[in-house]
Amino acid sequence: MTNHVGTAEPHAWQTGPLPAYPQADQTGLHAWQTVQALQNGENNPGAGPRAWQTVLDYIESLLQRGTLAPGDRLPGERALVAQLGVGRSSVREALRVLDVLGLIHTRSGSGPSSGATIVAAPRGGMSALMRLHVAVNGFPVADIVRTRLILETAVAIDLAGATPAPTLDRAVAHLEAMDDPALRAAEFLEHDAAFHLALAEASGNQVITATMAGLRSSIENYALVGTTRLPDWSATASRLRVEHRGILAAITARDTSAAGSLIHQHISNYYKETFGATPPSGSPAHPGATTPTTPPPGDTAHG
Amino acid sequence: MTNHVGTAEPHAWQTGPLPAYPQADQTGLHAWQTVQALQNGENNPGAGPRAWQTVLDYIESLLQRGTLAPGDRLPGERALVAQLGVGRSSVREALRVLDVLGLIHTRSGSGPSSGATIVAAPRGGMSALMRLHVAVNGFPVADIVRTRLILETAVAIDLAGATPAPTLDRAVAHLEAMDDPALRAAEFLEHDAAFHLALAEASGNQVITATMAGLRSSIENYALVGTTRLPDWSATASRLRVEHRGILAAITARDTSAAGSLIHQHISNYYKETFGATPPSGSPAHPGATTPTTPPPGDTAHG
DNA sequence: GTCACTATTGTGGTCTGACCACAGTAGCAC
DNA sequence: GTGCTACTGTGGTCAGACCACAATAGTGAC
Repeated sequence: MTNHVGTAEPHAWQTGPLPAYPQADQTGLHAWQTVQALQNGENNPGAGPRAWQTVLDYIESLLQRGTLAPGDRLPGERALVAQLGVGRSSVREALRVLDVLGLIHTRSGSGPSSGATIVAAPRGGMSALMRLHVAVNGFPVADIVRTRLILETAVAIDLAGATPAPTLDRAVAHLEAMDDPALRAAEFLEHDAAFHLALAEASGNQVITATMAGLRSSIENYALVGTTRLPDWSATASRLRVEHRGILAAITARDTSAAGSLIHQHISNYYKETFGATPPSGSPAHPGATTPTTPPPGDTAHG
Repeated sequence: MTNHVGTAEPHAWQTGPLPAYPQADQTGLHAWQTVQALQNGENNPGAGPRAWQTVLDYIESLLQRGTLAPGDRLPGERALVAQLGVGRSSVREALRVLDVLGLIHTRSGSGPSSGATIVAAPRGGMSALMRLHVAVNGFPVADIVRTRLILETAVAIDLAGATPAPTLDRAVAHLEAMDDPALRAAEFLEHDAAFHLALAEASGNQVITATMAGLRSSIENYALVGTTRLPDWSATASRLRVEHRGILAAITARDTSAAGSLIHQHISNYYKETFGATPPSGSPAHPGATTPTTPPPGDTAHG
């Protein structure tokens, strides 16, 4: 009853199962120790691995060999204490990390749904990571915007060229929600972000989706403050609505070049208008625009 | 003596200081609660914020308003206990999260260098996040490679077009290190990864650098296993050396188109060769290659 | 037998207190 | 001055005790 870890087969990777997954690095260092060593810039001699690292290593090894998969339950905290010979507080520190990283989800109480369950929710962890690193100026906002430019342009091009044409229902829904004139700036921005995120989701790339969620979340407060600087938020909102329609229209029309150009300009212009700064380069020549398609500046893309 | 939190002015953002940084969301929910709520998909009614979230919120607010900046020391754990009215274990859970995320660095002992210090080391956290999410199949390896394709292509184009020409000393150093014929596969891959990372660093984008470090780390073990599948690792290594030289040469020659094409093919081919799978699309047409420059396939780029 | 209530059990969440190893620093003996 | 020693404050860890909570087993009334 205490052994939640089943005997499930290792999950197959997209291109087929790996015959033998390496259990540890060739160096003999566990991954978490490596991370710590890199961060500390020292060898930490004589000191054994931290107790919480032991727990983290153990759980990671279970994940890597497929013993634990999404939906499975972790052994209880007290069971881990007994298995690994560490204190419960150390176990809880490790579980807390996995929690914030979006890998587990804990529930109190009894029954089959209680305890820590493996999930795969990278967005929360990515958002926390990026938001905090923006807060300590490790991630300059300009770099965040530059990265958005690169990823979103690639996503737009990908969507426009994808076969079969991707489903964009969710993006459209947020587009229409933004049409409500009674929307406050914060609410508008929420749908705005959701629209961009929906495009990433439509591309089907989990990594880009999570990354974009993190990028957006990290500058959420900046964007909100930025609206108060604009001379005329209403006018800006109108322009954004038009640009969004244009981007969507280009994707639907399977015009990769226009899609890339439009979304690049969309982000770049908004950044410039909001912060009055020189727009970050992103990439010097936005992709697919070697022969720049004249983008429809007006409402030609409506409906 | 116990108050490590100074009265430093808020750090200026690149485009100038923000006049008034919002202290909390308009919704009244703290960021961490929002993350939790999203992950849980529930409101968690009646239950107050978790104790460790309180600590995390507090520290994040200190970071956001600039009261804490890199190099500063956090209040001691026992001081936080007294300030926030939570137990020390809860404080430690929060600090552990910040530790793994690469935001603080803790040292035992006494003196001015002891305690938890604010740092900005996103790489470790990004690596941990991505590595674990690959382990639970939340991040398919194909998506990792696709994202690498997009980011590295953009980086290469950026570097080739940057003025003044960026310094590529570190990348060159790893290039030369890879020439050692006595290198084992694992060591070669280490320099290989370092080379690609050095390019990202040269672009000056902190976000991309950290992201690429995470992407690489997340599939490190896969790459290592992959080498054992290759029919002739030595031949592959030779080809990789040539391709690396070609990429560097294109950047040095300020040929944005070739730089983008070459690095795109480089990554795509290696993925295909190693895993024998259909190479991920990345972006349908690699940027800047609308008029494809015939890349030098041989060693024309040596030196 | 069926139903409603209650006690039990097992989960995470938290706090408290106690040690330990460690690294500076102050104090003292010389 | 110099060198040793004790002290102090730091994070790291463990053990134990509660609590709230949710499912379940058990118990009783009907």
